[in-house]
Amino acid sequence: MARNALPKQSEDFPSWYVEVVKRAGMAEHGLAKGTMVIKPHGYALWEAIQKALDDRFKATGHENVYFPLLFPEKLLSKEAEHVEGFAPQVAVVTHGGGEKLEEPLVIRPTSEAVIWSTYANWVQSYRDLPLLYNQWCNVLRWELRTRLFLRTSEFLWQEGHTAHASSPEAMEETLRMLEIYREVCEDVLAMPVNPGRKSPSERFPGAIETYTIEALMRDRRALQSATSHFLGQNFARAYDVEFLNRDGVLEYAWATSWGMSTRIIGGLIMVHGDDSGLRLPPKVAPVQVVIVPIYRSDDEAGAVLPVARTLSDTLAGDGIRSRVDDRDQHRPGFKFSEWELKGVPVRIEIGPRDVEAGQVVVVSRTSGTKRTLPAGEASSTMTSMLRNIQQELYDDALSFRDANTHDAHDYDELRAGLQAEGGFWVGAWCGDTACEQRVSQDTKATVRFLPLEPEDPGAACVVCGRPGVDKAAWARAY
RNA sequence: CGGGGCGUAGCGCAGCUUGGUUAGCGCGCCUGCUUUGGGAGCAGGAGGUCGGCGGUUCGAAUCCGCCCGCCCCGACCA
Repeated sequence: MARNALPKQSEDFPSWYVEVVKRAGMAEHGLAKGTMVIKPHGYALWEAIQKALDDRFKATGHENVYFPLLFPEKLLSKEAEHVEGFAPQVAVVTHGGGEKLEEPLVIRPTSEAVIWSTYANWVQSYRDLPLLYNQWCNVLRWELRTRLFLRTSEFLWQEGHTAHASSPEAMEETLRMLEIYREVCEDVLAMPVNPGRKSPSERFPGAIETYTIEALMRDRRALQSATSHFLGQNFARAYDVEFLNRDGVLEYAWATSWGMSTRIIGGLIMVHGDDSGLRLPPKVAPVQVVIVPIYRSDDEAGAVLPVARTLSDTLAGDGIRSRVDDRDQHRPGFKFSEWELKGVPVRIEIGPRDVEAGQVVVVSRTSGTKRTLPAGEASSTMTSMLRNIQQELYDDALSFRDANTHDAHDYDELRAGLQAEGGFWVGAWCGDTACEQRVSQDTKATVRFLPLEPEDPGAACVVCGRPGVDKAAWARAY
């Protein structure tokens, strides 16, 4: 029966995650500690995510650029909070060409420093603004504890870095990009997310305000899925990016930066996956429909395979990514399990009986039930079926998120809820870091986000009882 | 950096306490036959510097020392 079954999510979620990532062919560990080899099935997902984001970046006027992996160490230290925030995680190159370098180079943990140093040369006038640039690249942050996709020393991401002539314009950009992240997560990845601001202690080092979208995993832990930062004039001041405004007055440029990383793949796995493995949203699934031919003899293979291949071609003509699994070394049952593990949204089975009867058997990854369709309708049915699966995944995740989002009215409720149930717990907060730290120490949960439009923020702080200034959503996080 | 554990075939492990033939098992891999609608069976086969260096010994996967690497828990983090 179920040989090589995965660990059950309900019994051992961390093991389930590791096993799914490995067995589904997503990724494995690299040779150096904390590094990751992204395998074809994982990289194809990343490519789909890249495309969804990049199309939207372009549509909102951004262009792609590339800045160097290495830059002089002293650049980092120009922005005080920035260097303090990243110093423990930066890798430094001290030798090259067999000799000690006179000036050490850092491997980028993020590119504000090198980019703003360069922007200084690009900006003289308000006519040079805005600069709306993005780059796709890798970054390196020394990590103590790593998990595939969720936290590795090296990871892939995009980082947008924009410069503006005014504060409102930069703020508008910050929120525009947050909205794009929300849209990609919800509409493309079928992942419901909560947009919000970060508390000061969770802010990006050097930012005035950090915005986030937070998703809830199926083990009721939160995942920061993307961030967008309003950097004010901090980086312009540190890297000397000044321009003459319309009034002929020198002014520092206003900045934003925003990023989403391969971490989102870990989120995708943990939001949708079930005990059989991955469940991929059709919009990003590298294979949307897998066709498994079934036959015993060479004669039957001769009858079945051409039908399978013709159907695959027809689907391709309709813009559907399909694949015939004609591997001879595995029997159908093995293939069913494997493609379920890999999260393919739809499986079509075609055997001798089906060819005879002019039909196919269709199975959805979300419902798992088998349906028999006339062969001629298979292609026309697929588009709506994939759309339904996309919607079902979103609806499932949304109802799970909502069922695990609670109001906390006092500290006992907050603490007990975070410890016993998990999920998001929302309550008024006075804004004092001391209250924030107390919750973290008691429950290991952190403020994940401050809702953009809080209801009744003036209620008593759930920790200390003083008047609140914000609402905070707490959760244990990855 | 503190605490715990591990390194033996591609993967997962046994063997080590009490040194002694050609170092084993499961999965996977290769070949053949039978199979194929929910993770196939049988037969044959390939695959190892036992993490590294040094020591003890007639003899070391096994005992001793040093080193390297990895994993888990904690302090930092997208």
